Amino acid sequence: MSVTIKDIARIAGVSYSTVSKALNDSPLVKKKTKEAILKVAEQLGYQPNMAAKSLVSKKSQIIGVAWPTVERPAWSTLITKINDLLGQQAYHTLLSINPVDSAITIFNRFHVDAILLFQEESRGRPGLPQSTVPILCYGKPEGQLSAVDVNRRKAMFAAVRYLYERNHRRLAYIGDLSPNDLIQQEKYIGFAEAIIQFGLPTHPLMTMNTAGNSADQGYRLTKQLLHSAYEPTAIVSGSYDITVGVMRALKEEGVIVPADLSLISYDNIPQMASFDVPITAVGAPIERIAAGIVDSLFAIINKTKLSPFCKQIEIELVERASCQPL
Amino acid sequence: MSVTIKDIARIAGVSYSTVSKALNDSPLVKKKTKEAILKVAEQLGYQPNMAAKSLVSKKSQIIGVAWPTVERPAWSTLITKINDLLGQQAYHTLLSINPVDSAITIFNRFHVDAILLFQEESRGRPGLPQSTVPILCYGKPEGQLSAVDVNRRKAMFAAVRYLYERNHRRLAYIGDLSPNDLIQQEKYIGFAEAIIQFGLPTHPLMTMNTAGNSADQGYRLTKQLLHSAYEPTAIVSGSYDITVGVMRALKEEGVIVPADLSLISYDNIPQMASFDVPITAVGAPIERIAAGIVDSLFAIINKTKLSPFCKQIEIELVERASCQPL
DNA sequence: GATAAAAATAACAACGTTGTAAAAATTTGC
DNA sequence: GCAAATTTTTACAACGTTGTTATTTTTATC
Repeated sequence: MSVTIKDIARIAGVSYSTVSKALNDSPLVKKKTKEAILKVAEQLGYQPNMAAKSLVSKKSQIIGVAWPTVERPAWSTLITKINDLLGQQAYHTLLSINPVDSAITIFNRFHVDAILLFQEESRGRPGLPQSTVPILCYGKPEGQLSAVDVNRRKAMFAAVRYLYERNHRRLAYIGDLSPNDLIQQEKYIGFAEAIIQFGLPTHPLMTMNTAGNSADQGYRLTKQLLHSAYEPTAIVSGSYDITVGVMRALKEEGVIVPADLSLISYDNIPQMASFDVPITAVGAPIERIAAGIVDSLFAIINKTKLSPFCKQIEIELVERASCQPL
Repeated sequence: MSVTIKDIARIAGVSYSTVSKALNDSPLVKKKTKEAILKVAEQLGYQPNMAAKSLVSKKSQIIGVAWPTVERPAWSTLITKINDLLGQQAYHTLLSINPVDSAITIFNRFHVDAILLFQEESRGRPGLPQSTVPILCYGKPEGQLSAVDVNRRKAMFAAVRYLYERNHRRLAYIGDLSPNDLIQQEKYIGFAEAIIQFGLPTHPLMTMNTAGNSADQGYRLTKQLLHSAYEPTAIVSGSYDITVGVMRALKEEGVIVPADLSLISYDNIPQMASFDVPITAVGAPIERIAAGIVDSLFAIINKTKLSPFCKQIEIELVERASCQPL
């Protein structure tokens, strides 16, 4: 049986409402009594009962994170960052790895203050369950919900421009083009737009579809590309995982980066620096995404923004050693 | 404002205690009224308020999982399995990625029914915070808490015996021997015990310390081993990740598995089958671990076992293609 | 059709908090 | 040292449920 506010009251010889106030550091209670009460609470190892607390206050200090795909390592670091940032504001995160629908239902039952939805890929039409709790999407916006989004199109555009400005003309794109994954497609659209805008030549083998984000596919397609007739001077890779495969293939084939071939990758994460040749990469840095998400979370909790919004995270190109001018 | 039991009562024209009973399918309410109430609840999109519920019932149907290191992929699948199993019993999991201490504190505040502690490595002395909620450890037992544990020692012993029975005599061990990680050490102890018991010859290069569980180290050390004077006929690898590195090195060096060299790995996971040569592996299958954990969770919730226990998960050796008799 | 027994419903006190209104204790001003 | 003003403390009603007890309605018996 856990110790309650009433136990403290009895021992400290005051009423339980005084204890409540003391515990919340209310100015309505005398400093001396406050200290005495705090000491008793301490000794008894008092832990507030959140159920009771949130029942009356309608606040839980909890952000529910719906994370249907635990097994996606790229998001682990992001969640860790968000958790840290939220912790600084006395908020806690609770993750659910259930399917989105049931996660939302559970979080509603628990009256979390806000829900953060990690959306692997924009799902089809069937809408989300009704939610009293405000929801923020990361990944792809969903219906009328507020969202935080990375401008992937712009990122890839910037990557091509970067290459173009360094006199590269024959480019190749290795990435996921699955028709049901809009997120991946957006990257490719950015690439394609830039190709057109800068008037770069195209080629049948210019874009290679990994149909997924696996290093293995990146590896296989790079080999295929290398043995083909098309000889690009630079490769644009769609993700970190793919880049892992690309680099392995390049190494095996004795292609020197960046002397023989330049490589720029999507995914602005620190791991990009730990390849044999540190990879120049483009994308939104994790810290910035995390900060953007946390800000937006507070926005929807405090209703500072009235209508659904979509916050775009600005991208960044980090120059490392994997590209060189022609 | 969410809809409560009283709203339903008002609309259905009954008292709210009847609604409560109807919602819980109590035999005390007439079938006809029950149906009527259920229909109203449905229409109103009623979601029970867990805070209120758990305040009175002292049950939350929630298992808190303390998972300080999200970034450990091996555990993602395990957690997914546990979540599924628990879901079948109408329990839900909530994960906290905060440090163990604060995770326990939060879960206590929320009165979860039990806490599952994933312990990366046995930490030093400083004990855990006081907890009213029963705690189950996975990984290394901690203090007086109940635990589920895999007999890693036995697993590695079995691996060596398997090799021994197939006439291998010169063995090599590639794994993590970090002094602060008892879990990894236990594996090595099993290996060493078997070496002694079967009277196998030793060699200075017989054990290679990866100091961590990275594929890269496995790769590097395998290369080093291959270029050394010691010529083992079989390698015992300490983990899946290490095996990834070992296999890559072997392939690069043109060593054929199992013709030139046999390989057996710790970690009984499905991925072991997806190498070029499917890997014979030893360890507790994920399903069995998950089932063991869930059983134990119910044991501590229902207090069927009176004192702290330590459930050992039996290991299994899965024969695939990476070993061959000499 | 009145009475007892059984079934269905309603009333209400918990659970551990917070916040508001009322009461008690202390300080101030003269 | 007494009333008024101020500070501090207490009492009590919420919050949304559950479970127990009391009440009402229905059914069965003669």
